[in-house]
Amino acid sequence: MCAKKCAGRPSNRDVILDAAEQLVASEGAARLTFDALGQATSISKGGLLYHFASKDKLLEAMLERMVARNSDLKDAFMKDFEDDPNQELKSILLASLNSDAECAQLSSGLLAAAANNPELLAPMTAHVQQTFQSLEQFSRDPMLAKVLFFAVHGARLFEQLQLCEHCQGDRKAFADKLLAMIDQQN
Amino acid sequence: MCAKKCAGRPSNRDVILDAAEQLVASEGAARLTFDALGQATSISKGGLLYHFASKDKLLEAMLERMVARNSDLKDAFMKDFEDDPNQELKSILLASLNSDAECAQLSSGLLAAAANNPELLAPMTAHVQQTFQSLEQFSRDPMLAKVLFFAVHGARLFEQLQLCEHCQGDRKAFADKLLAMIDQQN
DNA sequence: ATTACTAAACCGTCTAGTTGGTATAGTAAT
DNA sequence: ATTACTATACCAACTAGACGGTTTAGTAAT
Repeated sequence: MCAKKCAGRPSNRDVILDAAEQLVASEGAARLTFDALGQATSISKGGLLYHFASKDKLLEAMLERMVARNSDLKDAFMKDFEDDPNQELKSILLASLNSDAECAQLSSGLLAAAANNPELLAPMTAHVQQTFQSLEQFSRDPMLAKVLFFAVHGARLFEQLQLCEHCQGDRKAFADKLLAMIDQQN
Repeated sequence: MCAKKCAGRPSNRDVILDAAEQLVASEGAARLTFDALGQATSISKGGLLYHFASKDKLLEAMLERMVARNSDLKDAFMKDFEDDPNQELKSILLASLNSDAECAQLSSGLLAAAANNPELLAPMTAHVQQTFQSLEQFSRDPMLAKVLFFAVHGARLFEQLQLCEHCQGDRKAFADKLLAMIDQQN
């Protein structure tokens, strides 16, 4: 609950979550175990379970952080497109496409949760539905918005599953194409 | 290996694969076990292992059937768009979007393989790359084709993960929008 | 005889979760 | 300044059950 304020040593919570994401990306969601996670972080199983009382809690935390990061990124893009009539749509799309190379494993949490306990996705579903309503409201062509939304997430998931390496190089071009399609709508 | 040709009783191979897909969809890839599969199909573990010598073989078969079904569907659509200049693109997209309500769990195999053993996705990656080359070759605007390709697969995966229920109702409208966008390119 | 199984026991390994204990650092009264 | 206490952040060892897979023995249709 407290990363900096409290007494004692600094928390490894985020270190653990990072390692969990990487593990899912490289080995598959089924091999995300406390043992493997312990090896990856050099933290004992007991230590891990101190931070996340159960595996479901860990998955929950992964999803939560993923949504939070996405939300923050969207807000950042909102400022970039301040005077654009398609500010909302563009921000949502670019946030999800997430041009930042640094956090590549955006969908690890999603896939891990889906694999281990699909019920954990409920809050995620709510978040998606909210985004859809937002698209419906702020877009001149909601159906186009939906297509582009799915395109971004399709690309992200395909990358995560390593079904294509369109990654770095084409990413910029892909993003530009999306923005152009938004601006070209008449 | 033989569903109809061989002697003896008809094989339960496809029954097992169907059940496996449904299990993944409803319970998550991590809960696809021989025990659970045996319960779902009323086939003993011995029986299951008679058909699929290992779990990897089972996952392999799931992927294989998925690709084959997709391929067949694409061929069917190719006939529907015989004189269309965008025959290839349209067929690929509609095949993957897969309007058939009957086989809803198209991506179960994908998610199960990704969760349990990502290395099994290698042939799938090859298939995707081949599709990309095909898109590059037969499309006037390859980047648009890519966007629409990812849109279709994004929608499919979101549906599979139950992140949205855009399913039946909007599916037709979604498909129509895709086709319109293809035809509108200048 | 071959194909397609069933039923049940069994094995080694893996896994989530428990227990009980330790170390570090800050708080606060004396 | 020392003592006592609290909270955080762990670790090592263990347990019960699940899982993949094997084996054995038998059945029943073609």
